[in-house]
Amino acid sequence: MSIRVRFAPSPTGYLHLGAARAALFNYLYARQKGGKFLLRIEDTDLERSTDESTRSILDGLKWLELEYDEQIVFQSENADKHRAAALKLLNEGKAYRDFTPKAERAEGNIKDAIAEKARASQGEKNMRDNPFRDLSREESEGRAEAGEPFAIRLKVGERGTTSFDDAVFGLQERDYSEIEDLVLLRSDGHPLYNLAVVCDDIEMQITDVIRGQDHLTNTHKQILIYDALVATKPRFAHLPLILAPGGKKLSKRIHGEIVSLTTYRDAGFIAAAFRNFLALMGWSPKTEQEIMNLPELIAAFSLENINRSSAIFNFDANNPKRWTDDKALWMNAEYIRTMPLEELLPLVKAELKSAKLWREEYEDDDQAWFEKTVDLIRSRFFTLKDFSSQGRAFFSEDFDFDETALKKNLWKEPQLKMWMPELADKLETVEQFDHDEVQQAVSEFAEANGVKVGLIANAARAMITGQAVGASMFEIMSHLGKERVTKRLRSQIPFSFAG
RNA sequence: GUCGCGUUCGUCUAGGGGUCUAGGACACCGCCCUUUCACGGCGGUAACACGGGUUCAAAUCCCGUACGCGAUACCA
Repeated sequence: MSIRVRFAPSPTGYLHLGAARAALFNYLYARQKGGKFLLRIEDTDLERSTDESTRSILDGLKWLELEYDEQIVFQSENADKHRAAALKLLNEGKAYRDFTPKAERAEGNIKDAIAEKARASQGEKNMRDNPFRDLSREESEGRAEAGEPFAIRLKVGERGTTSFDDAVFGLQERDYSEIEDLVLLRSDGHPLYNLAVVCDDIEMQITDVIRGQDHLTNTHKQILIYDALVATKPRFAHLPLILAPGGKKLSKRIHGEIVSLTTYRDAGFIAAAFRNFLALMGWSPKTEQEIMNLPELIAAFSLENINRSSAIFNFDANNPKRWTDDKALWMNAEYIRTMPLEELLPLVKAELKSAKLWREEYEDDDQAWFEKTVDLIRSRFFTLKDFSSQGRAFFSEDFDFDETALKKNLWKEPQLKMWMPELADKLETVEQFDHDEVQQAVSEFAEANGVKVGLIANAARAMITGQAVGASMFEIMSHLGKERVTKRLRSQIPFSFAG
C-alpha cells in the first residue's frame, strides 16, 4: 500500500514554525517513499478559523516549496460525514447521548481552569460515572425526540488499554480508566476534533500520521474511535516540540512574529536555507553534513532519526543582531554566498523591487554589471534585505552613511576632508579605470601624503559605499566606475555631521 | 493533582556498555590571511541534570529525585 500522509493545520493564525516543520517532515517522508502528501485544513472551529489564516498557511507551504498532492480537504465540508459516523456509533451502542447540560466555559486561561478542575476532582473521578451512559435506548430516544439537547459521547470500555507503537516515541499504552467518555458530537450537532480527524484520516486513506507531540495522548482517544468504527489504524509518528529559549512554549501571544514562518520570508531568508534549518530541528541525518538541499533531505530523511526531546529555537528579543536563531541566520548567509548565482539573482531582484531600487536595465544593458555586483557583495550578507540596506550604495545615489564607518574611517583623521576630493582629482586622471590602475593611483596618493593605503582606502569606502565593511576597495571602485566614484569622493556630506 | 514524555557544550546535535582524556555545527575568543569586514585556514573556552544500583567496565542498562514539556475541553 502506498504511503499517504497529510499536513492538517487549523487556520487560526499564521503558520507556526512547529507546524511548518511538521509539514516539512510529512513532505520529506512522502517524497522519499514515493507517496502522497495531502493537505487538510481543519477549520471546524468556525469562530477562530479565518480565510486569511488559510492563505498564510498556503503561502508558507508555497514558499518552502512543499507542494501538496490532490485537492485540499476542508474539514468543515465533511461535517455531515462526521455526524453520520457519530450517529452510526450511537446506533451500534458504541456511543450514547449525554443529556447533561453544557457547562459554562470558564473565564481566563482555559488550560489552567481544566487543570484546576482535574486537581479538584482528583481521586473521586471515575471516568465511567456518567449517569446517561447506561440509559435505556427507549428513554434516550424519547428524551431526544422531546427536544432535550444532548451531546454524543463515545462509550469507552470498562476495562482495557489502548496501545500503539509510535515511530518516534516507541510503545505507548494507556489504561481505559484514564480516558474519559469523550464527546464526539456537541449538543449543537457540531462534530469535535478527535472524531473529525479520525473520520477524515480514514476517508483520505492516510497511512502515516506525522504530527506534533501535543497530540500524543489524543492518539489514545483516536484509536478508540478507529476501533469503534472498525477501521484500519495508521502508523503514528509524533514530533518533539519546538520551544522558546528557557524551554518555554513558543507562542504567538508571548513571542510574537518570531514564531511565524512568513516572518522569515519577509525578513529576507532564502527558502532553501530555512527549510534546511527547520529539518535539522529535531531530526538528524546522523552524519556531519548540515547543508542539505531538498533532494538530499528527501533521500536522508527517516522517522527513526527524529529526536524525542524538544528543541529550543534560540533568539533574543532584546538584541537586534540576535533577533532569531544564530544558526538559521548563519545558514542563510551560507546559502547566499554559495548558492548558484543564477538562483540568487531573481531573489535579489525581488528584494530590490520591494525596496524600489530595481531598474529594468539590470536585465538589459546592465545585466552583466548587475550580476557582478551581486556576486561582489553577497559574501558578507546574511539576508536578502542586506542587498537593499548595506548594499544600497550600489543601486542608488541616495544612501545612508553608517555611523561606525564615519567614526572609524573618516572623522578620526581631519585631513581626510581635504584628501578625499583630492583623491577624486587623482582618480580622474586614471585612463583605464580597472582594479590595477585604481590600486596604483590610490597607492601613489597615499604615499604622496605620507599615510598608509589602508587609511585612504577605508575612508574612500565610507565615502563611496557608506559602509565600514565590504569587498576590495579597488574592486568596488573599478566596478562602480570613475564618474560615480569621483562624485561621491567630492561630496562633503559625510563630514557635515561630524562631531 | 494525575497520566505521558524528556534531560549530552549557551543553542542544534553525534554517540545506545570498553574505541569517550565525549565528535561535529552555530555562537564566542585567539592566531594566520588582509586596505576594512567577511570568507577561508589553524587553534581555544564550553556538556553527559542529580543520587543510588547492575557490571571487570556506564554518557550508554535499571531504580529514584529534581527540573522541564505535553495532555487532562460540548478547543483544535
